[in-house]
Amino acid sequence: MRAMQLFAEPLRAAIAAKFGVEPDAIRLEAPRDDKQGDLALPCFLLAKQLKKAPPALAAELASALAGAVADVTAFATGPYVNFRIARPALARAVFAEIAEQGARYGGSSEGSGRKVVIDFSSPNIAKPMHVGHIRSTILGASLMRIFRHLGYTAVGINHIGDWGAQFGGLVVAIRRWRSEVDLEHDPVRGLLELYQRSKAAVEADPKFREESVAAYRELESGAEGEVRETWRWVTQVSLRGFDATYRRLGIGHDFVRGESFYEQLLEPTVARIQAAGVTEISEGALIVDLTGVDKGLKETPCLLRQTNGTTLYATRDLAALFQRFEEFEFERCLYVVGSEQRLHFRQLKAVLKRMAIEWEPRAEHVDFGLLLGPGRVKLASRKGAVLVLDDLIDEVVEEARRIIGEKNPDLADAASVAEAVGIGALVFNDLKRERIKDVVFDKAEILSFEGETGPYLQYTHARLASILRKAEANGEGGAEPDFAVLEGSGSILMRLARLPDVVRGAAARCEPSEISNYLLALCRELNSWYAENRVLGETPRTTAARVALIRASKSVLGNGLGLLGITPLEAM
RNA sequence: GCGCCCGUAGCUCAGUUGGAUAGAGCAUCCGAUUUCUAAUCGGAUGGUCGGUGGUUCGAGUCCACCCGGGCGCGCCA
Repeated sequence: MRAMQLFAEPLRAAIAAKFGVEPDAIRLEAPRDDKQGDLALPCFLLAKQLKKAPPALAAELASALAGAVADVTAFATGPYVNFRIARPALARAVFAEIAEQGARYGGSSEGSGRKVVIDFSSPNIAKPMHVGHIRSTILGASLMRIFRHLGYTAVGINHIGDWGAQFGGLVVAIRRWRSEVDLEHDPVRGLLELYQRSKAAVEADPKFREESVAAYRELESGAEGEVRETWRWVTQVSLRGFDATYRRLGIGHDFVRGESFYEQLLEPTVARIQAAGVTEISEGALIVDLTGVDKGLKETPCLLRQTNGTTLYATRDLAALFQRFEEFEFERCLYVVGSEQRLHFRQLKAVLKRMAIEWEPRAEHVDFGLLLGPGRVKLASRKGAVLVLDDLIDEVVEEARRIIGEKNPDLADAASVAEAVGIGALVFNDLKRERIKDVVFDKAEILSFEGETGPYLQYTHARLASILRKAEANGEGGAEPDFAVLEGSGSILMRLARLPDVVRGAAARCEPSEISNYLLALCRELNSWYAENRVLGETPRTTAARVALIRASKSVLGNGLGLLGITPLEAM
């Protein structure tokens, strides 16, 4: 039983009994200002039904409910009945639940036996990951953790861009110029250079173009030989590079399936859609007309096959979607992809609707805003200087190292702490706002470790850890706690009790920022509390109560950080 | 032109199914460290919630229209 429900359930039952309605019809909300109470019942609707003035009804209810539920007091404030849970009882219930569930607190088993497929990160081979990949990667990884915390089987898929005509050009570039670049020490950077040269050569040199078309044709044919071998090598070194970055971020996928994986499924997919009778030929291309599905899609049919017979992006994604449903029978299939691809995913879903596929609502586009460069211009990845993700990580970690040297030069294990702090700053920067918001890439903001940042959360955690260490060393905190001293700590207790609801909401809306904002609020409250309340060296019963609060808070904060992909630190 | 998204303090953002005086961080100014980590805390300054109507006992939140910004719109992915 959740700690809060221990009080809220009987309260709702008592209110419902007064009116002879179902307890589910009674909605208790959290007052905006926690000084007003822990739970509130607005009386507007009931007052209307009973033809009474809301404040009068509130007053009447407050006195009627006095003593109805143990440890809960009721009082009327204007048109509201506010309820306040006695701090000792609240503390006991909340601490017990957190201690009992430990690392599982905030989660549940509601997802047991249910499967969520999450498609995220999805870089292209032959190029290093750059800052443009960071949002999908970090959001997707956090969603994986959130769903797993709720007991779901989360299947992470990395849909690598490893197929397309451009790889014909790359193979030819490698064939011609491999001795001119360094493919030994840093093959991915070498490949990037060749990739860019091949792009230019395809434009400028007809002979090069001819050769690359031939190479791509050979690749598509599936024939073994130099072309396929080269492509395989490119894939391999690229994945090795990605893996190193993922490891640093503590991220992993269950399946790495490039676009090439679905090559064999394209023709059967087209056949399946045709068999459903929803295709037609328009201007020489095979399309699915979507006018009837959605007025907004009338000018934009889904193209399955070009005039020249080859398939397209949408065809590949449909093939992948069908394959995933057959393999996983997912309850939800999430595509963590930028919002500029909204139309694409609307089209995919519209095709499913036209085919009368009942599981169509299970496919969801988890979209996020653009990553913009300085001046709010779109950060172009094609041209010229892209900021390589590993370089950015290095830079942030280096800044963390510098600050540690300044603030805590004696810190043991400074290197690994710097790594965790730097990555924490980077990760939180991407998870702190609603995902649909555009993000202006601002290095100064990422390098700032003050205010609403990952390091702020980690710092709070480290201070809590430090208190617990000292309590342990002093042998303090073991007395019978006097929870009456937590009288002024109600907002923290209520906050701690709320984590399970926050995690569930974050999963329902695929919005890790809800956890971020929860943790920021918790840390603000904890830091304020810390400035006013001393834990160690008080009377044994006071210290015991405060140690219990610190222990529960550290546990909750640690769990929350873990869900975001930020390392909770014991010291920093 | 059509479709979708966004618009809350100088800047970056919170604001759960409509509810009680609209909240943070950054920046600016003032203040706090002989005591549990000052990557912190307290205070001050800062708002016609883009605009106009509408629904409602009640609208930042819902509806309509308008304004501003962005993304997308058949043979790329």
